[in-house]
Amino acid sequence: MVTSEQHPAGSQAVDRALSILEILARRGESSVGAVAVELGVHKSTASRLLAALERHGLVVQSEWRGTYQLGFGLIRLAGATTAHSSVSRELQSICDTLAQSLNDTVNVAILDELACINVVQAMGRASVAAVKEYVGRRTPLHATSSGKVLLAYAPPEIREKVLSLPLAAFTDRTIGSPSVLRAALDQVLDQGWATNDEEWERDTSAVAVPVRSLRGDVVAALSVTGPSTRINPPRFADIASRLQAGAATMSAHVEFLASLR
Amino acid sequence: MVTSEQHPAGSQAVDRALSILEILARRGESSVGAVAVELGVHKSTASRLLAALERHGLVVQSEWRGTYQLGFGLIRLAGATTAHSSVSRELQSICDTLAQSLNDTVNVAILDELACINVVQAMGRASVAAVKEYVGRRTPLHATSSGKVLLAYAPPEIREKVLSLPLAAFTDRTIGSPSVLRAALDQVLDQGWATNDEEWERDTSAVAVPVRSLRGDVVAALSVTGPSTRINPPRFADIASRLQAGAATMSAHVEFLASLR
DNA sequence: GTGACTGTTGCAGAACGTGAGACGGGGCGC
DNA sequence: GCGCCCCGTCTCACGTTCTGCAACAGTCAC
Repeated sequence: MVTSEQHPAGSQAVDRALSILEILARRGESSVGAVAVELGVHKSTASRLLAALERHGLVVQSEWRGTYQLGFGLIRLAGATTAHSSVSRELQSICDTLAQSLNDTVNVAILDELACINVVQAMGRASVAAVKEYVGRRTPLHATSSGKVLLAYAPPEIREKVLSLPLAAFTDRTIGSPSVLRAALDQVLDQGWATNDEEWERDTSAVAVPVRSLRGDVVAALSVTGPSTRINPPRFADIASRLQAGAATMSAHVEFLASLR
Repeated sequence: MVTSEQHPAGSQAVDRALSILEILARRGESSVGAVAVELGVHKSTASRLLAALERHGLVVQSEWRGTYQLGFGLIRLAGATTAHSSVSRELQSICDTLAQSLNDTVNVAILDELACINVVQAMGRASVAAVKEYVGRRTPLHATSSGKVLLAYAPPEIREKVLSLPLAAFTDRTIGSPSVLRAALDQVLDQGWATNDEEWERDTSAVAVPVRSLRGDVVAALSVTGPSTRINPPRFADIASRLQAGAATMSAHVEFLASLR
Protein backbone atom coordinates (compact mmCIF):
# COMPACT_ATOMS: atom_id res chain seq x y z
CA MET A 1 0.00 0.00 0.00
CA VAL A 2 1.28 3.45 -0.86
CA THR A 3 1.77 5.72 2.08
CA SER A 4 0.14 8.72 0.48
CA GLU A 5 -0.21 10.71 3.69
CA GLN A 6 2.69 12.47 5.31
CA HIS A 7 1.83 12.54 8.96
CA PRO A 8 4.56 13.69 11.32
CA ALA A 9 4.88 10.17 12.64
CA GLY A 10 2.85 7.06 12.52
CA SER A 11 -0.30 6.11 14.26
CA GLN A 12 -1.71 4.29 11.32
CA ALA A 13 -4.15 2.12 13.22
CA VAL A 14 -5.47 4.98 15.31
CA ASP A 15 -5.88 7.16 12.27
CA ARG A 16 -7.81 4.45 10.53
CA ALA A 17 -10.02 3.80 13.53
CA LEU A 18 -10.88 7.46 13.87
CA SER A 19 -11.52 7.66 10.16
CA ILE A 20 -14.04 4.90 10.61
CA LEU A 21 -15.93 7.10 13.03
CA GLU A 22 -16.03 9.82 10.41
CA ILE A 23 -17.17 7.40 7.76
CA LEU A 24 -19.98 6.19 9.97
CA ALA A 25 -20.88 9.77 10.83
CA ARG A 26 -21.23 10.46 7.15
CA ARG A 27 -22.93 7.25 6.07
CA GLY A 28 -24.92 6.63 9.23
CA GLU A 29 -24.62 2.91 8.84
CA SER A 30 -22.10 0.80 7.07
CA SER A 31 -21.04 -2.78 6.62
CA VAL A 32 -17.58 -4.04 7.41
CA GLY A 33 -16.91 -4.52 3.73
CA ALA A 34 -17.94 -1.00 2.81
CA VAL A 35 -15.79 0.46 5.55
CA ALA A 36 -12.86 -1.61 4.36
CA VAL A 37 -13.28 -0.35 0.81
CA GLU A 38 -13.55 3.26 1.87
CA LEU A 39 -10.50 2.98 4.08
CA GLY A 40 -8.58 1.01 1.49
CA VAL A 41 -7.77 -1.84 3.85
CA HIS A 42 -8.53 -5.51 4.02
CA LYS A 43 -11.89 -6.39 5.48
CA SER A 44 -10.28 -8.28 8.33
CA THR A 45 -8.49 -5.10 9.32
CA ALA A 46 -11.70 -3.14 9.23
CA SER A 47 -13.37 -5.85 11.25
CA ARG A 48 -10.73 -5.67 13.96
CA LEU A 49 -10.75 -1.89 14.11
CA LEU A 50 -14.50 -1.89 14.41
CA ALA A 51 -14.26 -4.47 17.18
CA ALA A 52 -11.87 -2.19 19.05
CA LEU A 53 -14.23 0.73 18.64
CA GLU A 54 -17.08 -1.41 19.81
CA ARG A 55 -15.23 -2.48 22.93
CA HIS A 56 -15.25 1.17 23.91
CA GLY A 57 -18.86 1.71 23.00
CA LEU A 58 -18.15 4.15 20.20
CA VAL A 59 -19.84 1.97 17.60
CA VAL A 60 -22.47 -0.74 17.79
CA GLN A 61 -23.47 -3.38 15.34
CA SER A 62 -27.15 -3.47 14.54
CA GLU A 63 -27.50 -7.20 14.86
CA TRP A 64 -25.29 -10.16 15.24
CA ARG A 65 -22.80 -9.80 12.43
CA GLY A 66 -24.80 -6.91 11.11
CA THR A 67 -23.87 -3.42 10.04
CA TYR A 68 -22.16 -0.93 12.29
CA GLN A 69 -23.36 2.46 13.49
CA LEU A 70 -22.03 5.09 15.84
CA GLY A 71 -22.78 4.25 19.45
CA PHE A 72 -23.88 6.05 22.55
CA GLY A 73 -20.40 6.13 23.96
CA LEU A 74 -19.88 9.15 21.75
CA ILE A 75 -22.73 10.94 23.43
CA ARG A 76 -21.15 10.12 26.75
CA LEU A 77 -17.87 11.62 25.63
CA ALA A 78 -19.53 14.63 24.09
CA GLY A 79 -21.31 15.23 27.37
CA ALA A 80 -18.00 15.15 29.14
CA THR A 81 -16.66 17.62 26.61
CA THR A 82 -19.27 20.21 27.41
CA ALA A 83 -19.08 19.52 31.12
CA HIS A 84 -15.33 19.53 31.62
CA SER A 85 -13.67 21.37 28.79
CA SER A 86 -12.69 24.80 30.00
CA VAL A 87 -13.33 26.23 26.56
CA SER A 88 -16.84 24.80 26.54
CA ARG A 89 -17.52 26.02 30.01
CA GLU A 90 -16.52 29.56 29.23
CA LEU A 91 -18.45 29.62 25.99
CA GLN A 92 -21.43 28.16 27.79
CA SER A 93 -21.32 30.78 30.48
CA ILE A 94 -21.24 33.60 27.95
CA CYS A 95 -24.10 32.04 26.01
CA ASP A 96 -26.15 31.65 29.16
CA THR A 97 -25.79 35.33 29.91
CA LEU A 98 -26.76 36.27 26.38
CA ALA A 99 -29.70 33.91 26.37
CA GLN A 100 -30.99 35.42 29.57
CA SER A 101 -30.74 38.94 28.25
CA LEU A 102 -32.04 38.18 24.74
CA ASN A 103 -34.59 35.67 25.97
CA ASP A 104 -34.07 33.31 23.07
CA THR A 105 -31.91 30.40 22.07
CA VAL A 106 -28.23 31.25 21.69
CA ASN A 107 -25.79 28.97 19.87
CA VAL A 108 -22.13 28.77 19.06
CA ALA A 109 -21.52 26.95 15.80
CA ILE A 110 -18.45 25.91 13.92
CA LEU A 111 -17.72 24.91 10.36
CA ASP A 112 -17.48 21.22 9.58
CA GLU A 113 -16.94 20.26 5.99
CA LEU A 114 -19.88 21.81 4.20
CA ALA A 115 -22.13 22.18 7.20
CA CYS A 116 -22.55 24.23 10.28
CA ILE A 117 -22.56 22.49 13.66
CA ASN A 118 -23.83 23.79 16.97
CA VAL A 119 -21.34 23.11 19.71
CA VAL A 120 -22.74 25.16 22.55
CA GLN A 121 -26.29 26.14 23.27
CA ALA A 122 -28.15 28.15 25.85
CA MET A 123 -31.84 28.72 26.04
CA GLY A 124 -33.73 31.76 27.17
CA ARG A 125 -36.61 31.37 29.55
CA ALA A 126 -39.05 32.29 26.84
CA SER A 127 -38.45 29.19 24.78
CA VAL A 128 -41.92 27.86 24.23
CA ALA A 129 -41.43 26.47 20.78
CA ALA A 130 -40.42 22.89 20.35
CA VAL A 131 -36.68 22.46 20.46
CA LYS A 132 -35.45 22.12 16.92
CA GLU A 133 -31.96 23.32 17.56
CA TYR A 134 -29.63 21.22 19.62
CA VAL A 135 -25.97 20.69 20.24
CA GLY A 136 -24.42 18.56 17.55
CA ARG A 137 -27.03 19.55 15.02
CA ARG A 138 -25.79 19.93 11.47
CA THR A 139 -27.40 22.65 9.44
CA PRO A 140 -26.79 23.87 5.90
CA LEU A 141 -24.52 26.82 5.37
CA HIS A 142 -26.79 28.75 3.05
CA ALA A 143 -30.02 28.67 5.04
CA THR A 144 -28.99 29.71 8.53
CA SER A 145 -27.48 32.84 9.98
CA SER A 146 -24.57 30.99 11.56
CA GLY A 147 -23.97 29.18 8.32
CA LYS A 148 -23.82 32.40 6.37
CA VAL A 149 -21.33 33.88 8.79
CA LEU A 150 -19.11 30.81 8.65
CA LEU A 151 -19.42 30.67 4.89
CA ALA A 152 -18.73 34.36 4.39
CA TYR A 153 -15.46 34.15 6.28
CA ALA A 154 -14.54 30.66 5.11
CA PRO A 155 -11.66 29.95 2.74
CA PRO A 156 -12.62 30.64 -0.88
CA GLU A 157 -12.64 26.97 -1.82
CA ILE A 158 -15.37 26.19 0.70
CA ARG A 159 -17.35 29.20 -0.40
CA GLU A 160 -17.13 28.32 -4.05
CA LYS A 161 -17.89 24.69 -3.35
CA VAL A 162 -21.15 25.59 -1.66
CA LEU A 163 -21.99 28.11 -4.36
CA SER A 164 -21.45 25.47 -7.02
CA LEU A 165 -23.75 22.91 -5.45
CA PRO A 166 -27.54 23.02 -5.59
CA LEU A 167 -29.00 25.08 -2.75
CA ALA A 168 -31.73 23.06 -1.08
CA ALA A 169 -34.92 24.92 -0.22
CA PHE A 170 -36.44 24.56 3.25
CA THR A 171 -39.00 27.35 3.18
CA ASP A 172 -40.17 29.63 0.40
CA ARG A 173 -37.64 32.20 1.59
CA THR A 174 -34.57 30.00 1.43
CA ILE A 175 -31.95 31.48 -0.85
CA GLY A 176 -31.91 29.32 -3.94
CA SER A 177 -29.75 31.29 -6.33
CA PRO A 178 -25.96 31.32 -6.12
CA SER A 179 -25.78 34.94 -7.17
CA VAL A 180 -28.19 36.03 -4.46
CA LEU A 181 -26.23 34.02 -1.93
CA ARG A 182 -22.99 35.56 -3.11
CA ALA A 183 -24.44 39.01 -2.63
CA ALA A 184 -25.72 38.06 0.80
CA LEU A 185 -22.29 36.81 1.83
CA ASP A 186 -20.68 40.00 0.60
CA GLN A 187 -23.13 41.92 2.69
CA VAL A 188 -22.24 39.79 5.70
CA LEU A 189 -18.58 40.65 5.26
CA ASP A 190 -19.55 44.26 4.87
CA GLN A 191 -21.81 44.69 7.87
CA GLY A 192 -20.27 42.04 10.11
CA TRP A 193 -23.41 40.04 10.81
CA ALA A 194 -25.79 37.70 9.05
CA THR A 195 -29.47 36.99 9.31
CA ASN A 196 -31.85 34.19 8.62
CA ASP A 197 -35.29 35.55 7.94
CA GLU A 198 -37.48 32.44 7.98
CA GLU A 199 -35.17 30.80 5.45
CA TRP A 200 -34.61 27.64 7.42
CA GLU A 201 -37.85 27.24 9.26
CA ARG A 202 -41.15 28.99 8.96
CA ASP A 203 -41.80 31.71 11.57
CA THR A 204 -38.29 31.38 12.93
CA SER A 205 -35.51 33.87 12.38
CA ALA A 206 -32.00 34.35 13.58
CA VAL A 207 -29.04 36.69 13.68
CA ALA A 208 -25.40 35.66 13.81
CA VAL A 209 -22.01 37.30 14.20
CA PRO A 210 -18.49 35.96 13.77
CA VAL A 211 -16.36 34.89 16.74
CA ARG A 212 -12.71 35.59 16.20
CA SER A 213 -9.60 34.12 17.71
CA LEU A 214 -7.02 36.46 19.15
CA ARG A 215 -5.25 36.28 15.82
CA GLY A 216 -8.39 37.61 14.17
CA ASP A 217 -9.44 34.47 12.33
CA VAL A 218 -13.12 33.68 12.35
CA VAL A 219 -13.38 30.38 14.19
CA ALA A 220 -17.06 30.20 15.03
CA ALA A 221 -20.42 31.91 14.76
CA LEU A 222 -22.51 33.17 17.64
CA SER A 223 -26.21 33.31 16.91
CA VAL A 224 -29.58 33.83 18.48
CA THR A 225 -32.65 32.07 17.13
CA GLY A 226 -36.26 32.68 17.96
CA PRO A 227 -39.76 33.31 16.70
CA SER A 228 -40.06 36.03 14.08
CA THR A 229 -42.33 37.93 16.42
CA ARG A 230 -39.29 38.73 18.53
CA ILE A 231 -36.50 38.46 16.00
CA ASN A 232 -37.30 40.44 12.88
CA PRO A 233 -35.71 42.88 10.42
CA PRO A 234 -36.22 46.10 12.38
CA ARG A 235 -34.41 44.59 15.34
CA PHE A 236 -31.67 42.76 13.48
CA ALA A 237 -29.05 45.46 13.82
CA ASP A 238 -29.63 45.94 17.52
CA ILE A 239 -29.53 42.21 18.20
CA ALA A 240 -26.37 41.91 16.14
CA SER A 241 -24.61 44.53 18.19
CA ARG A 242 -25.49 42.73 21.41
CA LEU A 243 -24.21 39.50 19.95
CA GLN A 244 -21.04 41.23 18.89
CA ALA A 245 -20.40 42.21 22.48
CA GLY A 246 -20.71 38.56 23.46
CA ALA A 247 -18.42 37.50 20.64
CA ALA A 248 -15.84 40.01 21.78
CA THR A 249 -15.99 38.58 25.28
CA MET A 250 -15.41 35.15 23.85
CA SER A 251 -12.37 36.30 21.93
CA ALA A 252 -10.93 37.98 24.98
CA HIS A 253 -11.70 35.38 27.61
CA VAL A 254 -11.58 32.06 25.86
CA GLU A 255 -8.00 31.01 25.56
CA PHE A 256 -6.89 29.36 22.41
CA LEU A 257 -10.17 29.75 20.65
CA ALA A 258 -8.42 28.73 17.47
CA SER A 259 -8.57 25.18 18.66
CA LEU A 260 -12.26 25.03 17.90
CA ARG A 261 -11.74 23.84 14.34
CA MET B 1 4.79 -4.60 30.09
CA VAL B 2 2.50 -7.39 31.16
CA THR B 3 -0.38 -7.99 28.81
CA SER B 4 -3.02 -8.17 31.50
CA GLU B 5 -5.95 -7.86 29.13
CA GLN B 6 -7.15 -10.72 27.01
CA HIS B 7 -8.69 -9.11 23.99
CA PRO B 8 -9.76 -11.40 21.16
CA ALA B 9 -7.02 -9.95 18.99
CA GLY B 10 -4.85 -6.94 19.03
CA SER B 11 -5.59 -3.34 18.44
CA GLN B 12 -3.34 -2.10 21.14
CA ALA B 13 -2.80 1.39 19.80
CA VAL B 14 -6.47 1.93 19.09
CA ASP B 15 -7.43 0.67 22.51
CA ARG B 16 -4.98 3.01 24.13
CA ALA B 17 -6.12 5.97 22.07
CA LEU B 18 -9.74 5.36 22.97
CA SER B 19 -8.77 4.92 26.58
CA ILE B 20 -7.23 8.35 26.43
CA LEU B 21 -10.60 9.75 25.48
CA GLU B 22 -12.09 8.10 28.54
CA ILE B 23 -9.33 9.41 30.75
CA LEU B 24 -9.90 12.92 29.49
CA ALA B 25 -13.63 12.51 29.93
CA ARG B 26 -13.02 11.61 33.54
CA ARG B 27 -10.29 14.11 34.34
CA GLY B 28 -11.50 16.90 32.08
CA GLU B 29 -7.99 18.03 31.40
CA SER B 30 -4.74 16.21 31.58
CA SER B 31 -1.09 16.56 30.74
CA VAL B 32 0.74 14.19 28.45
CA GLY B 33 2.68 12.86 31.37
CA ALA B 34 -0.41 12.15 33.45
CA VAL B 35 -2.05 10.38 30.54
CA ALA B 36 1.06 8.30 30.04
CA VAL B 37 1.12 7.27 33.69
CA GLU B 38 -2.54 6.35 33.73
CA LEU B 39 -2.17 4.34 30.54
CA GLY B 40 1.05 2.77 31.69
CA VAL B 41 2.97 3.78 28.59
CA HIS B 42 5.91 5.97 27.82
CA LYS B 43 5.15 9.65 27.52
CA SER B 44 6.32 9.69 23.94
CA THR B 45 3.70 7.09 23.13
CA ALA B 46 1.02 9.13 24.84
CA SER B 47 2.20 12.19 22.99
CA ARG B 48 1.88 10.47 19.62
CA LEU B 49 -1.52 9.01 20.41
CA LEU B 50 -2.75 12.41 21.51
CA ALA B 51 -1.41 13.91 18.32
CA ALA B 52 -3.38 11.37 16.31
CA LEU B 53 -6.52 12.19 18.26
CA GLU B 54 -5.89 15.84 17.73
CA ARG B 55 -5.53 15.41 13.99
CA HIS B 56 -9.11 14.22 14.01
CA GLY B 57 -10.33 16.98 16.28
CA LEU B 58 -11.26 14.70 19.14
CA VAL B 59 -8.90 16.40 21.54
CA VAL B 60 -7.33 19.82 21.67
CA GLN B 61 -4.41 21.15 23.61
CA SER B 62 -5.12 24.25 25.63
CA GLU B 63 -2.02 26.09 24.55
CA TRP B 64 1.10 25.36 22.66
CA ARG B 65 2.53 22.33 24.42
CA GLY B 66 -0.14 22.62 27.04
CA THR B 67 -2.58 20.18 28.52
CA TYR B 68 -5.09 18.24 26.48
CA GLN B 69 -8.88 18.27 26.65
CA LEU B 70 -11.64 16.65 24.70
CA GLY B 71 -12.47 18.55 21.53
CA PHE B 72 -15.50 19.57 19.60
CA GLY B 73 -15.07 16.82 17.08
CA LEU B 74 -16.78 14.60 19.62
CA ILE B 75 -19.82 16.82 19.62
CA ARG B 76 -19.84 16.58 15.84
CA LEU B 77 -19.78 12.81 16.02
CA ALA B 78 -22.36 12.69 18.78
CA GLY B 79 -24.62 14.82 16.64
CA ALA B 80 -24.22 12.38 13.82
CA THR B 81 -25.07 9.58 16.20
CA THR B 82 -28.42 11.05 17.11
CA ALA B 83 -29.12 12.09 13.55
CA HIS B 84 -28.21 8.88 11.73
CA SER B 85 -28.35 5.99 14.12
CA SER B 86 -31.54 4.12 13.52
CA VAL B 87 -31.73 3.22 17.18
CA SER B 88 -31.46 6.86 18.18
CA ARG B 89 -34.02 7.91 15.65
CA GLU B 90 -36.59 5.42 16.84
CA LEU B 91 -35.99 6.20 20.49
CA GLN B 92 -36.22 9.89 19.68
CA SER B 93 -39.51 9.48 17.93
CA ILE B 94 -41.03 7.59 20.84
CA CYS B 95 -39.74 10.19 23.29
CA ASP B 96 -41.16 12.99 21.19
CA THR B 97 -44.58 11.42 21.32
CA LEU B 98 -44.37 10.92 25.05
CA ALA B 99 -43.11 14.43 25.63
CA GLN B 100 -46.02 15.84 23.68
CA SER B 101 -48.56 13.85 25.63
CA LEU B 102 -46.93 14.34 29.04
CA ASN B 103 -45.91 17.90 28.33
CA ASP B 104 -42.59 17.62 30.11
CA THR B 105 -39.04 16.61 29.43
CA VAL B 106 -38.60 12.95 28.53
CA ASN B 107 -35.22 11.23 28.62
CA VAL B 108 -33.68 7.89 27.87
CA ALA B 109 -30.69 7.20 30.06
CA ILE B 110 -28.16 4.42 30.26
CA LEU B 111 -25.74 3.19 32.87
CA ASP B 112 -22.13 4.27 32.54
CA GLU B 113 -19.78 3.17 35.26
CA LEU B 114 -21.31 4.63 38.39
CA ALA B 115 -23.38 7.29 36.72
CA CYS B 116 -26.48 7.68 34.66
CA ILE B 117 -26.24 9.33 31.25
CA ASN B 118 -28.99 10.82 29.14
CA VAL B 119 -28.71 9.66 25.57
CA VAL B 120 -31.98 10.84 24.11
CA GLN B 121 -34.14 13.74 25.10
CA ALA B 122 -37.42 15.27 24.03
CA MET B 123 -39.05 18.32 25.47
CA GLY B 124 -42.70 19.08 25.99
CA ARG B 125 -44.07 22.40 24.91
CA ALA B 126 -44.55 23.42 28.51
CA SER B 127 -40.86 23.59 29.29
CA VAL B 128 -40.47 27.02 30.75
CA ALA B 129 -37.80 26.28 33.28
CA ALA B 130 -34.18 26.66 32.32
CA VAL B 131 -32.82 23.56 30.68
CA LYS B 132 -30.84 21.66 33.26
CA GLU B 133 -31.15 18.30 31.64
CA TYR B 134 -29.41 17.63 28.40
CA VAL B 135 -28.12 14.82 26.29
CA GLY B 136 -24.79 13.62 27.56
CA ARG B 137 -25.47 14.81 31.07
CA ARG B 138 -24.10 12.58 33.82
CA THR B 139 -26.19 12.32 36.93
CA PRO B 140 -25.73 10.31 40.12
CA LEU B 141 -27.49 7.00 40.44
CA HIS B 142 -28.96 7.57 43.87
CA ALA B 143 -30.58 10.96 43.35
CA THR B 144 -32.50 10.61 40.12
CA SER B 145 -35.38 8.44 39.02
CA SER B 146 -33.50 7.07 36.01
CA GLY B 147 -30.53 6.38 38.20
CA LYS B 148 -32.59 4.42 40.66
CA VAL B 149 -34.09 2.32 37.90
CA LEU B 150 -30.70 1.56 36.40
CA LEU B 151 -29.24 0.85 39.82
CA ALA B 152 -32.10 -1.36 40.91
CA TYR B 153 -31.70 -3.62 37.90
CA ALA B 154 -27.91 -3.34 37.70
CA PRO B 155 -25.59 -6.24 38.49
CA PRO B 156 -25.10 -6.68 42.25
CA GLU B 157 -21.52 -5.45 42.18
CA ILE B 158 -22.57 -2.06 40.82
CA ARG B 159 -25.38 -1.82 43.31
CA GLU B 160 -23.15 -2.67 46.25
CA LYS B 161 -20.43 -0.36 45.02
CA VAL B 162 -22.79 2.60 45.03
CA LEU B 163 -24.23 1.59 48.39
CA SER B 164 -20.76 1.44 49.86
CA LEU B 165 -19.75 4.91 48.72
CA PRO B 166 -20.87 8.14 50.37
CA LEU B 167 -24.17 9.38 48.95
CA ALA B 168 -23.80 13.03 48.04
CA ALA B 169 -26.68 15.32 48.99
CA PHE B 170 -28.10 17.74 46.43
CA THR B 171 -31.26 18.83 48.20
CA ASP B 172 -32.57 18.19 51.69
CA ARG B 173 -34.55 15.28 50.28
CA THR B 174 -31.68 13.42 48.66
CA ILE B 175 -31.37 9.92 50.03
CA GLY B 176 -28.30 9.90 52.22
CA SER B 177 -28.53 6.58 53.95
CA PRO B 178 -27.55 3.30 52.29
CA SER B 179 -30.29 1.40 54.07
CA VAL B 180 -32.95 3.83 52.87
CA LEU B 181 -31.58 3.62 49.35
CA ARG B 182 -31.56 -0.15 49.52
CA ALA B 183 -35.20 -0.14 50.55
CA ALA B 184 -36.01 2.30 47.77
CA LEU B 185 -34.32 0.07 45.19
CA ASP B 186 -36.21 -2.94 46.43
CA GLN B 187 -39.40 -0.99 46.04
CA VAL B 188 -38.39 -0.10 42.47
CA LEU B 189 -37.94 -3.78 41.65
CA ASP B 190 -41.24 -4.48 43.28
CA GLN B 191 -43.39 -1.85 41.60
CA GLY B 192 -41.47 -1.51 38.36
CA TRP B 193 -40.86 2.22 38.48
CA ALA B 194 -38.82 4.76 40.39
CA THR B 195 -39.35 8.33 41.42
CA ASN B 196 -37.29 11.36 42.27
CA ASP B 197 -39.23 13.61 44.57
CA GLU B 198 -37.12 16.79 44.62
CA GLU B 199 -34.09 14.74 45.54
CA TRP B 200 -31.86 16.05 42.78
CA GLU B 201 -33.13 19.56 42.32
CA ARG B 202 -35.52 21.66 44.33
CA ASP B 203 -39.09 21.85 42.95
CA THR B 204 -38.30 19.29 40.27
CA SER B 205 -39.49 15.71 40.31
CA ALA B 206 -39.35 12.77 37.97
CA VAL B 207 -40.62 9.27 37.31
CA ALA B 208 -38.70 6.54 35.50
CA VAL B 209 -39.34 3.03 34.25
CA PRO B 210 -36.99 0.37 32.91
CA VAL B 211 -36.54 -0.24 29.20
CA ARG B 212 -35.91 -3.88 28.42
CA SER B 213 -34.29 -5.60 25.51
CA LEU B 214 -36.15 -8.39 23.82
CA ARG B 215 -34.24 -10.78 26.03
CA GLY B 216 -35.70 -9.03 29.05
CA ASP B 217 -32.53 -7.35 30.29
CA VAL B 218 -32.90 -3.80 31.49
CA VAL B 219 -30.75 -1.75 29.15
CA ALA B 220 -31.97 1.78 29.80
CA ALA B 221 -34.34 3.95 31.77
CA LEU B 222 -37.13 6.08 30.37
CA SER B 223 -38.03 9.05 32.49
CA VAL B 224 -40.05 12.22 32.56
CA THR B 225 -38.86 15.23 34.52
CA GLY B 226 -40.76 18.37 35.36
CA PRO B 227 -41.84 20.84 38.01
CA SER B 228 -43.33 19.29 41.12
CA THR B 229 -46.52 21.17 40.41
CA ARG B 230 -47.15 18.75 37.56
CA ILE B 231 -45.17 15.73 38.63
CA ASN B 232 -45.96 14.79 42.22
CA PRO B 233 -46.73 11.74 44.36
CA PRO B 234 -50.47 11.44 43.64
CA ARG B 235 -49.72 11.26 39.94
CA PHE B 236 -46.61 9.10 40.03
CA ALA B 237 -48.37 5.81 39.37
CA ASP B 238 -50.35 7.14 36.44
CA ILE B 239 -47.30 8.74 34.88
CA ALA B 240 -45.36 5.53 35.38
CA SER B 241 -47.94 3.48 33.53
CA ARG B 242 -47.82 5.88 30.58
CA LEU B 243 -44.06 5.65 30.55
CA GLN B 244 -44.28 1.88 30.69
CA ALA B 245 -46.30 1.92 27.51
CA GLY B 246 -43.56 3.92 25.84
CA ALA B 247 -40.91 1.57 27.17
CA ALA B 248 -42.82 -1.39 25.79
CA THR B 249 -42.92 0.26 22.39
CA MET B 250 -39.19 0.74 22.57
CA SER B 251 -38.61 -2.91 23.37
CA ALA B 252 -40.84 -4.01 20.54
CA HIS B 253 -39.78 -1.57 17.85
CA VAL B 254 -36.16 -0.83 18.49
CA GLU B 255 -34.08 -3.61 17.11
CA PHE B 256 -31.18 -4.80 19.12
CA LEU B 257 -31.79 -2.53 22.04
CA ALA B 258 -29.18 -4.47 23.94
CA SER B 259 -26.52 -2.63 22.03
CA LEU B 260 -27.15 0.50 24.06
CA ARG B 261 -24.63 -0.26 26.78
C1' DG C 1 21.60 32.48 34.51
C1' DT C 2 20.94 27.89 35.89
C1' DG C 3 18.37 23.71 36.87
C1' DA C 4 14.44 20.93 36.88
C1' DC C 5 10.43 19.77 34.37
C1' DT C 6 7.50 18.79 30.41
C1' DG C 7 6.34 17.83 25.63
C1' DT C 8 8.12 16.61 21.09
C1' DT C 9 11.28 14.37 17.87
C1' DG C 10 15.15 10.64 15.77
C1' DC C 11 16.23 5.97 16.04
C1' DA C 12 16.67 0.88 16.36
C1' DG C 13 14.36 -3.09 17.70
C1' DA C 14 10.59 -5.91 18.10
C1' DA C 15 5.95 -6.16 19.14
C1' DC C 16 1.81 -5.65 17.01
C1' DG C 17 -1.09 -4.83 13.24
C1' DT C 18 -1.82 -6.23 8.58
C1' DG C 19 -3.38 -9.04 4.70
C1' DA C 20 -4.31 -13.62 2.61
C1' DG C 21 -7.01 -17.27 3.19
C1' DA C 22 -9.98 -20.48 5.78
C1' DC C 23 -14.14 -21.04 8.58
C1' DG C 24 -18.90 -20.76 9.64
C1' DG C 25 -23.33 -18.97 9.56
C1' DG C 26 -27.42 -16.89 6.89
C1' DG C 27 -30.00 -15.52 3.05
C1' DC C 28 -31.79 -16.48 -1.37
C1' DG C 29 -32.88 -18.89 -5.52
C1' DC C 30 -33.98 -22.90 -7.59
C1' DG D 1 -35.16 -28.46 1.47
C1' DC D 2 -30.76 -28.17 -0.71
C1' DG D 3 -26.90 -25.79 -2.39
C1' DC D 4 -24.75 -21.60 -3.75
C1' DC D 5 -23.07 -17.24 -2.61
C1' DC D 6 -22.09 -13.53 0.37
C1' DC D 7 -20.37 -11.58 4.46
C1' DG D 8 -18.12 -11.14 8.95
C1' DT D 9 -14.81 -13.29 11.99
C1' DC D 10 -10.74 -16.07 13.08
C1' DT D 11 -5.91 -18.09 12.38
C1' DC D 12 -1.24 -17.41 11.09
C1' DA D 13 3.17 -15.82 9.23
C1' DC D 14 5.29 -11.73 7.63
C1' DG D 15 6.99 -7.16 7.93
C1' DT D 16 5.27 -2.65 8.66
C1' DT D 17 4.50 0.26 12.32
C1' DC D 18 4.33 1.25 16.98
C1' DT D 19 7.01 1.54 21.07
C1' DG D 20 10.47 2.95 24.47
C1' DC D 21 14.80 5.13 25.02
C1' DA D 22 17.34 9.12 24.84
C1' DA D 23 18.44 13.52 23.23
C1' DC D 24 16.34 18.13 22.19
C1' DA D 25 13.79 22.24 23.01
C1' DG D 26 11.21 25.29 25.35
C1' DT D 27 9.14 27.08 30.12
C1' DC D 28 8.85 28.10 34.88
C1' DA D 29 10.97 28.79 39.38
C1' DC D 30 14.50 30.25 42.03
